[in-house]
Amino acid sequence: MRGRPKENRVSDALLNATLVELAEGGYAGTTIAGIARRAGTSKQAIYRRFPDKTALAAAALANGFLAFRPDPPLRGSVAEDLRRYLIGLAKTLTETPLGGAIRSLSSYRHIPEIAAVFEEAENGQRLALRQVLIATPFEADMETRIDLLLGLVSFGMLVRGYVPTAYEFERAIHLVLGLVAPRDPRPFSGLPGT
Amino acid sequence: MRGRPKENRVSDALLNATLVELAEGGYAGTTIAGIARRAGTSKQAIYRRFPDKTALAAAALANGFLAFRPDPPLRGSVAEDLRRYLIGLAKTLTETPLGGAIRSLSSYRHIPEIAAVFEEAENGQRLALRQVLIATPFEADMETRIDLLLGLVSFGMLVRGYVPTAYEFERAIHLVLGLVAPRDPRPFSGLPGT
Amino acid sequence: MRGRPKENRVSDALLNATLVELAEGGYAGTTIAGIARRAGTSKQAIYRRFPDKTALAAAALANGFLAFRPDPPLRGSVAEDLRRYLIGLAKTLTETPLGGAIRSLSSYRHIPEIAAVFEEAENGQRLALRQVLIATPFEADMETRIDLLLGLVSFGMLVRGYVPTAYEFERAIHLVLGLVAPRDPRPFSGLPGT
Amino acid sequence: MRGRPKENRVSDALLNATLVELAEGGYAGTTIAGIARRAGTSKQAIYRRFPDKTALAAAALANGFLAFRPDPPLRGSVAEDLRRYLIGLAKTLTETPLGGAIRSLSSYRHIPEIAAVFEEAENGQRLALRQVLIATPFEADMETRIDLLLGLVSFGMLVRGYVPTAYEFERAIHLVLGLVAPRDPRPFSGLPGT
DNA sequence: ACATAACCGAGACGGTACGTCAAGTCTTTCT
DNA sequence: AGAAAGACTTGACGTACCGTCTCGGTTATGT
Repeated sequence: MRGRPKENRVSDALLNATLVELAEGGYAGTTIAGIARRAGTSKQAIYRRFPDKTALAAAALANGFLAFRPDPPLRGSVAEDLRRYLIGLAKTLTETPLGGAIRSLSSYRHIPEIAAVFEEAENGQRLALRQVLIATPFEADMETRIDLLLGLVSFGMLVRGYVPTAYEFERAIHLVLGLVAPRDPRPFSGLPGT
Repeated sequence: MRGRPKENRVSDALLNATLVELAEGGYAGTTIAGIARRAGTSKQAIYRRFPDKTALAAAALANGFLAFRPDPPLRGSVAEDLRRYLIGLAKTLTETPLGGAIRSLSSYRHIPEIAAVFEEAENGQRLALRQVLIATPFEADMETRIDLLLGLVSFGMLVRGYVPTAYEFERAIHLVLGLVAPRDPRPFSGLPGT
Repeated sequence: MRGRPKENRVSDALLNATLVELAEGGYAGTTIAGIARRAGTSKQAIYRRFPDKTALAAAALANGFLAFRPDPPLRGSVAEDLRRYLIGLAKTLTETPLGGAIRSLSSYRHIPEIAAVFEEAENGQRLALRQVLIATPFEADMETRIDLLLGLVSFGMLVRGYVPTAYEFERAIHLVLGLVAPRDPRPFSGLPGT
Repeated sequence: MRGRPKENRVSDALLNATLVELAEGGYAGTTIAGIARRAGTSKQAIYRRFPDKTALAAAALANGFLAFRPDPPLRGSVAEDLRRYLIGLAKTLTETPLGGAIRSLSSYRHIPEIAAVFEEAENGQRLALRQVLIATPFEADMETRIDLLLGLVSFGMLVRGYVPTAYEFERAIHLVLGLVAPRDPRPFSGLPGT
C-alpha cells in the first residue's frame, strides 16, 4: 500500500462531527462544509473517505449505534432484564447525539445505505430482546411483544419527542408480559387464541 | 374584501401535490418548482400563500391528516373498537400519500411548524383511543396502553417500513388489554400493581 | 356632455409620475407599481392606456419634451440667438425631470418606440438651430456645426453629468462660429477649406 | 495563496461575453445566465468574481476601454494628430462591442461603479487630447475644445446612432481649431475674448 | 536516499434549488 | 362602466449547498 495513509484522527473527528451536526440541525440543515469545519478538516478529506453525503451519514449513524453496549442479561427475571435493557437503550439515545441523529435520519429510509444501517440496528435489538424473552415459558407472540416494546421506544423518541421514563417502561413491560388481569371480559369473537 | 380572491382550485391542488411529492421524493427531494409543476400552477402562487417550504409542508401534512376520519366506536367491545380504529388508521396511512409524507417529515420535528402539526395529530389520536379505552372497567395505565398501540403503528410505519397487518393488531390488542395469561411468574418486585 | 376630467387627471398624473420615477431611479429601477402608487392610481389604469412599460416611458418622454418651448430668435445676432436657445434648453433639462429621464432612457434607443421619440426631439432641435444659423452669410458645414453644439449639450448631460454653464456655451459658440483666430498654422493638407 | 486559483480563461471569457451581451441586448436584456452560457461557464463563477450584475458590467466596460490603444501623436500637425486620434477612437467604438456596451450602459451613471468607469475613461481621453492640443501656440478654451470634440463623438454614438465619418471629423477639427474665417461679423457684446 | 503515491487544507468549478421581485394579465368588488 | 385591489403566470436575480477538481504542500512506503 503506497502513499500517505489516512489519519484516524481525521476519520474519527468526521464521524463524531457528522453525528453531532445531524443531531443539531437535521439532515437538510447539515452541510458538508459545516461537518468539515466542526471536524477541523476539509471537504476533500470527507470525499476521500465517503462517496457522498448519504454515505457519510450512514457511516456516522452506524458508528453511533456502536455506542450502545447493553449489559448481558442477568437471567434472574425476564421483566428485570427487559427493564435494564430498555433503560440502557433510552440512556444511550438521550445522552449521546445518537438519538438526535436517528431522529434526523429516520425519514431517509428510502435511501438504501441509510436503510441498511437502521435495519441492522433493529435486528441487533430484536435479537437481544429475543434472547431475553426466550426465557419465558411460552414464546407465543414473541415478535409482537418485541414490536410493542421497540415501538414504545421509537414512538417516544421519534414522535412524542422524549424517551419514556423508567416507570413507563415498567408499566409497559407488565402489560407486554401479561402480568396484569384481563381488562375486557368480552374480547372480539372468532379470533385465533381467544 | 377588495381584489381578486385566491382560487381554491389552486390552494387545494397545491396541498395535494405537496403531499404526493413529499411521499414520493422525501423532503429534500421535493422542490418548490416541482410542486408548482405538479399542481399546474407557479412558484409565486405558493409563496403568496406560504412563507416558505416548511410552512407549505406543514400545511399539506395537516391537510392530509384530515383525510383520516375514523368511524365512531360501536361500544360493543373495546377490543373490537380498537381493532376497527387501528385498521382504519393503517388503511389511511397506506392508501393515501399521508403515510409517505409522515415518513418524509417525521425527522423534521425540530422545525416548530412541523412539530405542531404532528403534536396536534397525535393528540387527536390519543383522544380517540382514550374514548375507546374509557369503556374498560379499569383505566389504569391508560396512557401507557395508548403509547404501546400508537407506538406499534408508528414503529411499523417509520422504522420497519410497513404498517402491521390486521392479525398483528389483534395480537397486540390482546396483550395491551391484558387478555392473556401471565407469562412470567416472577415480576420485578416492589412495583405497583404486581 | 363634458369630457371625463377624472381620466385626464389620471393620464396626466401618470405621465408626470413616470418622468419623475425615470429621472430618480433609472429605467430598470422604475416599476409599474411604483408609478401607479406615485400617480395615486392602479396598475390597470396604466395598462388600459399603454400596451407596456416601454410605451409608457416613450409617452412620458415625448410629453416631457413638450416642456421645452424655446423663445423665437431675435435675429439680432446669430451668436446671441444660439446662446439664448442653448441656455434655455439647458435650463429645461436641469430644472425639470426631463433631463433625468433622458439620461435614464438614452440607452434604450434599441427599442423603436423610444428611438422614435428621441429622433423627433433631435429633429426639432436641429430645425430650430438651422433656422438660427440660416442667418449667417455662409452656410458651409452647417450640420457639423449643429452636431458640435448639440453634441456639447448631450455630452455634458449624458457623459459629464452636468449641463454646461452659460460661459462654456459662449466659448463654444465662438469656436463653432469661427469667431476666433486660427490656432494651428499647419492644417492637414489637401482638405477643403484650408 | 491557498486553494485553487481562479482560471484566467473563465475570467476573460466572462468579461468578453458580458460586453457582447450588453452590446446586443442592452443592460436590461442581459441576463447573468445568458452571460454564463455564452462564456461557457456558470452563474456561480460570475458571483464568485463580482458581487452583482452591475459590478460585472462595470468590469466588462473597463476591460473594454483597454481595447482602445491610440497611436502616439506624430507632432507634425495638431489637426492631423486630432484626426488620427478621433478616427482611431471611432474605429474602436464601431468595430468592437465596446461602442454598443457604452450605449447600453450610458444611462446607468447613477450607479457609482458604472460612473467611476466612465469617469476614468473620459479622463483618459481628455488627457490624450490635452497632450495633442498642448502643442498649439495658444491654449485658450482648451477644455471647451475638448468638450466639443468628445461631445461630437458621444453625440454621434449615443444620440444619432452612428459615429461621425472621417470627413465630418475633419470639418469639426477645422472649426474647433479656428481654421476657418469668421462667419458672423456681429458677435454678442461684452463677452470675454471677443 | 529519494522518487512515488496518497494524504492534507483551501478554495474554484459547474449545477440545482430557494426565496424575492417585477412585468403583464385576469378577476373581483366598490363607487 | 371605470377605478382600485389583488390574484395569476412567467422568468430573472442573488444566495447556499453539493460533488468535483486543482493547487501547493506533507508524510508515508518502496526501490
